[in-house]
Amino acid sequence: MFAIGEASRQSGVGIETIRYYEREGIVPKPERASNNRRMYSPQDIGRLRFLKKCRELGFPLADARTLLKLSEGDSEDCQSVMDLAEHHVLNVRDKIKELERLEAALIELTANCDSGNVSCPMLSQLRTR
Amino acid sequence: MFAIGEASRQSGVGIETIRYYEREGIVPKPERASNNRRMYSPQDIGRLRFLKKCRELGFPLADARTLLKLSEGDSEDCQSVMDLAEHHVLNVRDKIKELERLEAALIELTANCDSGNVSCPMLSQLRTR
DNA sequence: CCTTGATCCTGTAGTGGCTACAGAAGTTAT
DNA sequence: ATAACTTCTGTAGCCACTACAGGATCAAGG
Repeated sequence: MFAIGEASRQSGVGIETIRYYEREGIVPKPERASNNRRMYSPQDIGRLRFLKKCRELGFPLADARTLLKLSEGDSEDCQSVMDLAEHHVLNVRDKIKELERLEAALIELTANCDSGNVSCPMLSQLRTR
Repeated sequence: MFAIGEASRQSGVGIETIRYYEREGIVPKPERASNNRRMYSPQDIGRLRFLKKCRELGFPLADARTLLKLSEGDSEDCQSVMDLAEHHVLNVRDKIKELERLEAALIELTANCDSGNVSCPMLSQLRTR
């Protein structure tokens, strides 16, 4: 059993974040030692690591929570996992498209800018109605 | 002079957002009519439209504010505008890269998933230490 | 004139997902 | 014994809005 600092080190999840996950009911409340300190089992730390990976993959915390539950359920509902993941991939692709659109727009806006200009073409463009 | 609803319609900036920009000092406080209602000049509405465009380009609000000030300053500091824009483009590119990395990772994770599986390959992978 | 509905006002709280304190108490190392 | 570390609870801040609540005011129709 490990104190929260050690659990944080082993899982890569910050101390404050671990307590936050507990408050939010994302992970079960850990045991407490006689001095009131949280004590984490290897399984608890496994959960934190799982959540960390989900978050690194960009899943919303609510999804990460769902995936954790699916992972601990009796039957692994592969279909539900895939649905979540595919929905998330679609979101990611949408974001990529949006950012590429932004990138192109920004490049076009700054295309005619150079330091010698009296009036800035980008500002002019932003002012047009 | 226009009431806030009309200013919102003309600028595309939501009513609550307009009041928020005022609270935050992003835009100057508008005149008030005798009944205490905010009254917006065409110039005020122009500012809101300017901010809207900046936000649509993904600039943080603080940058949008800076751009607005640059736009209203005596000399248009094209260099400062470019610096802001280029910094922002770099951020956008970083985000794109990160999202592409996520997309690839998600696809790989779900590659071996299909509905007939007893245990889910993606969950197994997320559980590995 | 009266009602209905739209608009506006202020102030506050919620979103997501942490992160950063403050102030107290306990633990560990020298 | 003292210093330095860790943990505890509780609260507030981040970004950029968004969504109320509860009240005042206004415009249009009957």
